Amino acid sequence: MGYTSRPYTNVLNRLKEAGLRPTRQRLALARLLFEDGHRHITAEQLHSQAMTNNIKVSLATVYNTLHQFTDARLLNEIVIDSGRSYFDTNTVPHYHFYCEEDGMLSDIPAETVQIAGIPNIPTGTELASVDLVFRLRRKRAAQDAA
Amino acid sequence: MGYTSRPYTNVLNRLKEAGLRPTRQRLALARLLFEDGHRHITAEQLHSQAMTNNIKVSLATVYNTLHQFTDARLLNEIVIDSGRSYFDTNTVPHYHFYCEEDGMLSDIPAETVQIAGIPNIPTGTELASVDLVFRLRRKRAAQDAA
DNA sequence: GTGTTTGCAAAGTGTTTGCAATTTA
DNA sequence: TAAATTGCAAACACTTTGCAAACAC
Repeated sequence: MGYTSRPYTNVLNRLKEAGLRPTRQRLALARLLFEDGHRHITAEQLHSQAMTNNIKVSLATVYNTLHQFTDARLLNEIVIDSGRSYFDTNTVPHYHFYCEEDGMLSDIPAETVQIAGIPNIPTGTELASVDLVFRLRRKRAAQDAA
Repeated sequence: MGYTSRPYTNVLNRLKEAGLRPTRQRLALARLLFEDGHRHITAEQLHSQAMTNNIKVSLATVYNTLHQFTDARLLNEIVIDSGRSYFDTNTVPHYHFYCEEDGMLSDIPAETVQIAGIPNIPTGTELASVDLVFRLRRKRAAQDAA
């Protein structure tokens, strides 16, 4: 906490610029997503956060909205887990730490890591993105005996 | 047809060494998986390949077998796509090219790529794996006008 | 024989879709 | 008012599970 939120009108403008009508649901979801620092969130999580905040919105609309925002480049979808989609409010290229055991997912700025020796891209294709995930596991205690 | 298979006994021994009873289904699936070079495959794909080869095995058993093989380190599960699990017969650390449009998935040997500047691993955790995927898209024609 | 494995069908999870009602511009 | 958006419930795709029958040792 303690960071400055962008004013409401920015969220409204972001929607307008993306060509999305600023409906009550989209505005409310956008505020949850963008006015609180960078976030990694699933549809279910965003939906229950909306419920908690007394925002009436259906899960289907949350899914639709997340995809519309992704298409409009307001969000990035990250593949971390088969069976669940995560959306990242950080749309600048960067990498991740992920600990499956506790669901922890955190950003690593792209400039922190250098990737060298990328092989030639197959003919007829171009690079869409570089996904780099450091998968973590909880360290066992020293006197491990399992 | 027509490829050189490793002798049947190798597959049988791999199962035995993994502590898995060499049942008809497990042997047949292991032969499909391991006797034909490195493969990336989903449960559905392996199941239909089994059907094609007149191997009677249920989809549930294919799922169970893939997970048992993964637990036994005979396979590696790779996260490439939310909503579908891929299994890789290459269990040595390595990276991937992936083109979503055509489902193309290919290996990049670990020694080809150098990753430098890995940040400190969060306290209490250790690195389980490094997942690096170069996501590709089909290149648009030169006279692109979209 | 005894414990393991299988197959089926049912249940579960996360996600998408069809469509009438509502809202926006 | 016309077009876009929403919500619901049903449909979906993929995966897991419960349990009786079949199998391996």
